[in-house]
Amino acid sequence: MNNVKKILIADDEPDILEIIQFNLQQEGYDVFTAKNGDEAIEQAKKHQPNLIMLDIMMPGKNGIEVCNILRMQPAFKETLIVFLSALSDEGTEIRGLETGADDYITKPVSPKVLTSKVNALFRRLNNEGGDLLQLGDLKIDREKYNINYLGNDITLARKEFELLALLASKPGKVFLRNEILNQVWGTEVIVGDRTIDVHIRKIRQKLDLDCITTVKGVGYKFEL
Amino acid sequence: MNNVKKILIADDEPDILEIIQFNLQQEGYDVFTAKNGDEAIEQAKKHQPNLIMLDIMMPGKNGIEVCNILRMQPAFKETLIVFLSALSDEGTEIRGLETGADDYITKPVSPKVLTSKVNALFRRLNNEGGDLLQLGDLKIDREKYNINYLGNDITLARKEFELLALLASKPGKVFLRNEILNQVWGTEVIVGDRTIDVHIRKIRQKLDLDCITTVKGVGYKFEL
DNA sequence: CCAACCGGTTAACAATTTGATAATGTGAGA
DNA sequence: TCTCACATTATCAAATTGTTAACCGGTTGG
Repeated sequence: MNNVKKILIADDEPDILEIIQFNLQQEGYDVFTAKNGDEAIEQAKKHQPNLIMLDIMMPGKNGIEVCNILRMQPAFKETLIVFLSALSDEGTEIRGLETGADDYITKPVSPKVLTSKVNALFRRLNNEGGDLLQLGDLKIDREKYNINYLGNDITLARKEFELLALLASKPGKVFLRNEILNQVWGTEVIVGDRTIDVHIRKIRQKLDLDCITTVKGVGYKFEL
Repeated sequence: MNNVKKILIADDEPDILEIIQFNLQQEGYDVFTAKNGDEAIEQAKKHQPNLIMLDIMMPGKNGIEVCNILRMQPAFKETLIVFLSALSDEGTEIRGLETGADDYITKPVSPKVLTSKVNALFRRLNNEGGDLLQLGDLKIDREKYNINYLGNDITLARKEFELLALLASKPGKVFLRNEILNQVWGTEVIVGDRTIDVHIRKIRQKLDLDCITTVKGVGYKFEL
């Protein structure tokens, strides 16, 4: 999978943008930037970042507005959102957090502390998945890249594995085709629509278990 | 899973302890306290709190030590841990976060901001549920794209699902035909009036439940 | 070096489902 | 009774997915 975490930073001060970007890139993150609220929304939709860092005061839409807009869309329900602001105003901080943000960091903040906070947020998000998924008789070991059903090991190719692992990470949830493309193929690559179907078919073939359901016009979901 | 969340606070200053405890209790949390590190560990084992708030400087074991000890035990792998410290020392903050804490809050902090932060942490942890509408015996799960009535899953096509989800999002409210067209079909597409009727019919058919009322000359509404 | 193979992608076509519309039926109220 | 708004049904076109085979670049093994 595209295991590198993507972070989007929105701030109207180029210096700050650059410092943060540099530090997070050092830490191994894939960093995108935006200079204002509207650009932030645009970039967010384009790259589907795992974390979005929003300055509160920006030209055009401010951070809180951006957060509101994004949180309304299903695609960003799960995305980590952090405010970064020079305003230490209590009201703003509370409003920010109640908008659905995961943290509110007051500037100035040392780059190291910032990266630590980011790491801490991702740490928790990752732990939700776990390295080994056990679903009934089906075991998915992300670390060993290995699938086991009723004691038999099943060999899946990389994309097949990642696709199955994604679907199985939230049993029952319907993954939109877009979501699947973003998660398994990344936002850069562009592949045809049939590609997903073909991989789904191969998975269904190799696991004789009938566990992937098609939801027409929407996407696919994993269910025992 | 909607139990009352339990929070353990460890601080050696009784005043702070009391203020925080009061405010979190107001917010509906179940709060326990500890005056030092050892007591914190003891209380943690006893109550299995969902969140532990640790002062860094405490007599006996300090907060970071406590965090380390707890994180080593499987029972506290998932527990939210937050440091609360008067030390704004950068090194300490980084060390705290790298110990596996979820946040590091610098004192002094207003009680309201503190509760907001706590709420934000729980919000994410809770998010297992996703968006699920529960209306009597009818459950509408947007994430799973799934309708369940009296334990039976009902399959609706996309437009049918979206239409029902819209009506059910505000039970009792009458949705004008125009509203429905805009929400479900979008402003671009133009479809005839009868189209809505037909979809309504299909929904009524599949759910034998009689929950969609026609308001002649106005629109439709959802009611149990 | 070449052949066979593998994973990923795409094209082409079949199969299926969905959605929109037209035609017609129904019932309440003027 | 007549009309209007909605209900119902059938039908057809369009959208969506399933399936198969073929292509291509990269890798492996003889």
